[in-house]
Amino acid sequence: MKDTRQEILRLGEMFVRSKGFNSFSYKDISEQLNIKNAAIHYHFPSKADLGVAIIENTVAEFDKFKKSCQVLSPKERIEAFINIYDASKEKNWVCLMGALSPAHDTLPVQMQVKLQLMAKQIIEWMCTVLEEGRNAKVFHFKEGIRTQAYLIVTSLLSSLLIYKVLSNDVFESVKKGILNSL
Amino acid sequence: MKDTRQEILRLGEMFVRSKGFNSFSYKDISEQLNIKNAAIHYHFPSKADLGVAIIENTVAEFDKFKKSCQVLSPKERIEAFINIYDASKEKNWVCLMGALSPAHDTLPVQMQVKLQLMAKQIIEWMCTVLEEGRNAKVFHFKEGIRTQAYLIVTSLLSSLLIYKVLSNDVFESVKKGILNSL
DNA sequence: GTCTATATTCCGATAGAC
DNA sequence: GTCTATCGGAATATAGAC
Repeated sequence: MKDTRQEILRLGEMFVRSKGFNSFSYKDISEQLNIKNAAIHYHFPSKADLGVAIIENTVAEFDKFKKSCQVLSPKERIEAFINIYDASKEKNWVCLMGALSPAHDTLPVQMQVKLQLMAKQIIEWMCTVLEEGRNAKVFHFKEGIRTQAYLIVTSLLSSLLIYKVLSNDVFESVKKGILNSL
Repeated sequence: MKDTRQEILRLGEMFVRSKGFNSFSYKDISEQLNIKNAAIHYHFPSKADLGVAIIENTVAEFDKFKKSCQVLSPKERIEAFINIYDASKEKNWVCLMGALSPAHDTLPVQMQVKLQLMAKQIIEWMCTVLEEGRNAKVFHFKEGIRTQAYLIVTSLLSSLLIYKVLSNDVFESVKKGILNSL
């Protein structure tokens, strides 16, 4: 195995986003890697450690995304952001926030803290993009910037949840609605 | 105890919507009622039975809501619908769809089926209200009716999830955005 | 309807050998 | 780093007494 720790993180994220944090076990991961339960504990002593690492990993990915977007126009950045959710939808995953927030009260405190930081970073980024687009007269939404950011992020998040239940065009419909609202 | 079955249902819904279906146990319920684990199994032999009953109960409540709304204007009906989420927010609960959909793949099939029916009923109702309001020239939203319905339902659902993480004004903000979009 | 008691399974976690 | 072995605890569920 090249990098077991990385593989554990990858599978952990997969299970969190398709089953939920309290609905997968170290055994689920170890079986996929053909190793034993105890080997996971070497890399992540407690499940809370794994959970924190998964959130940190997602935040790091989002940082990379932000940098890769810097050259794009506001409109293109919004589209790139929507594409992240589109890719999740194709795998029938929900986003990390959608997976963790309903069971927020059951999460280890360190995970709650990291999750809050992640939420703030995503919303802040969305606000800056919206403000830039409005200042450049390419966006003409009527709402305040923060409200518009909430409307976009919330509808994308839920569209992945509803898609799991209905397997219909909810995501495409929401995507169209968001782009038309700008 | 007047009606144990009803109390179990009430507590079950509370736990599902504040912890998630896979994060509460029969013991959680029995302790609150000062009865034993086994007594719950008398009323709901398996946890799947309880889960199905909780969804059916919510659908029945929504039916009552629909009837109580029939005399109201489209605008008032939307506001009444939003008030349901407002009440959830005050209890720091998420809606049943937000609680169950992320762990959809782990749910008993009977629950998946009931959940799908519930989702369709809510969206259908929202579509009829939006259509009526548009025909009466009191709504002027630009999107198709189905898209507008999705935007409203998804943003309300997620606002409860985000509120659990951030405990901020996300719900009020989304509410204002929805009402302004009509 | 609720109880005691128990069967079964699973999970998170640790100790110690290799 | 991964293994075997195991502990302690919790969860779903059932049998049978009251």
